[in-house]
Amino acid sequence: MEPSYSISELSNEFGVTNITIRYYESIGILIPKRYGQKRIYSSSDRVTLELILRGKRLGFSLSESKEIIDLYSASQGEEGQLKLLINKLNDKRLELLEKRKDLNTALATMDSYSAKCRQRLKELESDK
Amino acid sequence: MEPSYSISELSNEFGVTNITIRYYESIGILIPKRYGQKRIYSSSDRVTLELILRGKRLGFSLSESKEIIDLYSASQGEEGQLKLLINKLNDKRLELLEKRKDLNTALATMDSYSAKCRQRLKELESDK
DNA sequence: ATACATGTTTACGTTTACGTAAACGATAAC
DNA sequence: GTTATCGTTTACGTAAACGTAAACATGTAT
Repeated sequence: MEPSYSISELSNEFGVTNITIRYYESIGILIPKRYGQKRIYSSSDRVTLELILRGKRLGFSLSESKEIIDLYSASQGEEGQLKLLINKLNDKRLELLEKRKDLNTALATMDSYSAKCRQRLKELESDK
Repeated sequence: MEPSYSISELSNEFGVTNITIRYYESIGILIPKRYGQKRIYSSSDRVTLELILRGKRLGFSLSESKEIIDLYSASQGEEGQLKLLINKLNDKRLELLEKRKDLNTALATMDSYSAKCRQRLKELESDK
């Protein structure tokens, strides 16, 4: 039996609001089943939400995340489609590597600045 | 002699519009000197712009970047301030490390998915 | 049976991060 | 000397990503 989740279970678990989750549905990126009028989320929906939120943290827009998610869910193509898919995935991979470069630069900047601060603090201490 | 830049020199170099740069001024994050009414950007202003744009690529809002930039430009404090600063920098550093984790997760997901696609492609080839 | 928690839709509002358009100033080129 | 070129301010517009409020449905608890 596949587990399923209500909207509030998901919103609580991931620290977002129900409104946010419904918004994702309204833009066609996270579309759950229904039981009557209530939304029922599968574990695959849960993974999708994880991808969306991770994407946000990494500075991807919702439409960019949608693009990637659509790629993931389009695995069962024939040869031509598969090749295209692999290429697109590779592009996205390169984007991520660029981001990691940026991130490492930012970390290095921060570390060196922080070191400068600690140095200055030491000087102040020894001046006492 | 310190180099200086016009607004268009910077916007061209970094691939943004003059409007964007003026907007950063309007929110108090990138404030150049003036020659008459024209904006003159120093190399320190240039660095600030770099920080802002890198921050954007990493998913920081302008106000978050402003926070960090304000930290950087507040190095000349006395002991208490310095300690506070070092702590804040450390917080930001942890945020960046979290992001790097996210990034590595995303990369791993992508790689394994891409491998699955290549595998499937191979199977199709050999079925011919 | 009714209160309450949880869900729904619909319409409108809000913040962030800019873009557009108009009207104008200053300097350089012909 | 006027015509580009580059800049300026001011007011208004816009897309993305939600939030707010109202009015209503539905299942559970007492």
